[in-house]
This record gives sequence, structure tokens and C-alpha cells, in this order.
Amino acid sequence: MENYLSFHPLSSNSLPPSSSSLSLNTGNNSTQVNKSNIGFLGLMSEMEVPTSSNVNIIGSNAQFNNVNNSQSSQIDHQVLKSGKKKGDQKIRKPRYAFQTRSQVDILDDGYRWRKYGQKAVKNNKFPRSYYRCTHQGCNVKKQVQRLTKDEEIVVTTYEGMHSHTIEKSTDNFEHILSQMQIYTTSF
DNA sequence: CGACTTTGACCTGCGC
DNA sequence: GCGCAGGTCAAAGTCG
Repeated sequence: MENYLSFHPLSSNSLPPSSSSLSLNTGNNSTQVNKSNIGFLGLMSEMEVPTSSNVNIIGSNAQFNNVNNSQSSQIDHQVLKSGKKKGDQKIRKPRYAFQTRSQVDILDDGYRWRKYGQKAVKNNKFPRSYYRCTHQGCNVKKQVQRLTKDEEIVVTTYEGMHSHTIEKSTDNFEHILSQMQIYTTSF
């Protein structure tokens, strides 16, 4: 099985506010992970800006990944759709979407997550799961969704940054993180 | 018994 | 205004 490790920030001005503390969380609580099956496929991000002005950040860079673009653009739309409120300069937390190739939905990144919802998504036979970081005072959220067109692709969208250190070490996560830092510091 | 998952209800924004 | 879809809440159930 292939084991990619690449991701593509949408644009140079949409990087995480702090790459050194980037909240990469490809996973969940204590659950299973098949480390050898994880391929890192893509990254989208959304900066913390008034929603009235961030509408095109992702939409103009929809080709964040060359894998199944139709699904990708759909997710872009979902990201953009949320938080839009006309006349209200509502600040949204930055969001980062990762694509990982994995046979399991739940990837262990060392943080602890609590599932708080699951929804069926239109045009997708897989439900989207919603998770929140259980660390006190840390309200980082993530969404996990598997693509219909390529069932091995798991899209994980993170919202917010962790205000605490990782709770348990994961070799795979550290490997991914090290790769990400190379990228994020070079933009 | 605490932590977590499940799941239906509810809320909100958006397009028509 | 209405309906749809995404996102969240919260009670009930499950598990270690």
C-alpha cells in the first residue's frame, strides 16, 4: 500500500498562525490505528479573518489535491458555507483540512477527543463525525469524513489550535508533524 | 462510576 | 417564507 506524505497549503497567506504549534490531529482518542496504512494526502486551511472576506480563500485554490476533486470542492463549499453571516464581522477560528489515506477512520494523533455528533452528508454515503478535544479549556474541534469516491481517503478538518501539549506520543504522528513543519516553515 | 459513543432533536444559515 | 443541509446539544446507553 502506498504511503504518501504530502500536503499542499492552499496559499501562502493561509498558513496556520503558528506552524510550530500547529494542531495537527489526525485522530482520536485511544482507538485503533493502522500506522502502515496512513498516507498523508492534502491540506486545506482557512485563516482567522472576518467571514465576509474569506469566502474565496479556499474556493480560489480548490485544487489543493489532485485526488478526487469533485469531493474536494464539495468540502470546500461546506467549509465556506459555515460561519457566513452578513453584516456581522464574525471571527471564525482557522480551519485546516487534511486528507489521509487510511483504512480506519480514527487516526491516533495523541490528543484525546470526544465525539459529539454525527451527520449524514449529502452525496456521500459515509457520515461525517464531529469531535471535540477533551482537554479542559481546549475547544479544538475536528470533523472526520470518508469520501464516497475513494473510500480509503479520510478527510479530517480541524478547527482551532490546541492550548496544551500532546497527551501521548505517537510515532506516526510525530513523523507527520515533522514533515509538516518542513512545509510550513518554508512558505 | 467516569469517560465516551450514539442518535434524535434542535438551531442556524443559505438558496430558491 | 420554506425547505434543506450543516453543525451542535443533550439524554440515554455502553464500556472498562
